[in-house]
Amino acid sequence: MTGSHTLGETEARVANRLSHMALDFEAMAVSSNLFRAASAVRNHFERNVLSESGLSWTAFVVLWVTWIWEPAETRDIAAEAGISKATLTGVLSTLEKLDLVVRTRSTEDGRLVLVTLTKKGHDLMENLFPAFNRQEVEVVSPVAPGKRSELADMLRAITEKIEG
Amino acid sequence: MTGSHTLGETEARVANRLSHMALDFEAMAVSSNLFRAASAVRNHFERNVLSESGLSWTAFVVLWVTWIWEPAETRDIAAEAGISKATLTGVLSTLEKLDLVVRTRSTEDGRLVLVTLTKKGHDLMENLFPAFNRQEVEVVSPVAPGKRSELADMLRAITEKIEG
DNA sequence: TTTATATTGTTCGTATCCAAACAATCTCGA
DNA sequence: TCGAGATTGTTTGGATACGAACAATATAAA
Repeated sequence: MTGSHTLGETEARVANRLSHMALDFEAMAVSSNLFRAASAVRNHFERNVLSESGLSWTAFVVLWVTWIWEPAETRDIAAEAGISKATLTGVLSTLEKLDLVVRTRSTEDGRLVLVTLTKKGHDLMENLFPAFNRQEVEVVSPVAPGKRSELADMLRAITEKIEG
Repeated sequence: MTGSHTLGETEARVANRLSHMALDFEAMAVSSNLFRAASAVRNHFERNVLSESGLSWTAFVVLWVTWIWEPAETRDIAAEAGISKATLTGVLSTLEKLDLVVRTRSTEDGRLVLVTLTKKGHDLMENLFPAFNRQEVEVVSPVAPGKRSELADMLRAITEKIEG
């Protein structure tokens, strides 16, 4: 159960308490479940797959994006990972401390910083990512295989609506 | 665009770079878009509806859960909001500082803490929640109305799979 | 009655997270 | 060539986020 009260109890209570308001329960259900699911997935991965390499969810995502596009510019990594550049600076500091990435100021544009994985970073991702992906499969297994693309599309549409 | 590269570019790059691995792209797409959408929704609400009352997304959720069930026990609020009790302690401190809630130690069980909204808290929610819900409607508008319940159900199934 | 075990909320340490401010760099138009 | 405006990454301050450890309280069994 995702909380102490069932969904039915919650909606009944909300309907009763807020009957003087015109509310859209479907929209409410989508956004609350979106947040709950994302939080549960993140915690699950941090507790299981990621815990032995000492990576947080976001550190892993940053490492993954850099792995795919290296050498990667920090402004692009932040955009791909969906975090601010301020946050990325801190997460890269953590990854550097773990000796997983290296930051280099661009020679072509002094404003830009390029990031690459170290050998240790590459070795880690070669082993960690398949395990990560197996957990991804596990986590989405309650969703019918035919519905997973549709789910991803709906989620992407929500993000695009917000970020234009 | 949700990142500097389109989805197609990313998948092509991943397929090329990781062709030696057996990967499930659908599972990958679901979990990455889940996290991106939740993050985008949260940031959108914090920047818009919630910014003038100085509330974070989580502070709002805690206030809302307490509003619905008050007097509410902290262990239930944490469970409903999907955050740890350690985090709830800090968020309640923030809400108390804003004079929106009051914490009381239970007289029946000395381990428990009960939370209620202040008058200021009630007044805030009467005005803020309808505006919040209107933004929820806006944010889910890219998803066809007939599909919203289905989307909420799939997300709920993922959370329940993880949290048992 | 006593002791062991469980539950609760808080504290601590550490990481993430963002907006705002800032310094450095780049670009473009006059 | 120079100055205005834009872009980049970092720093700062404050909030969230969690696991582990801890103290206080409750419960159950001997």
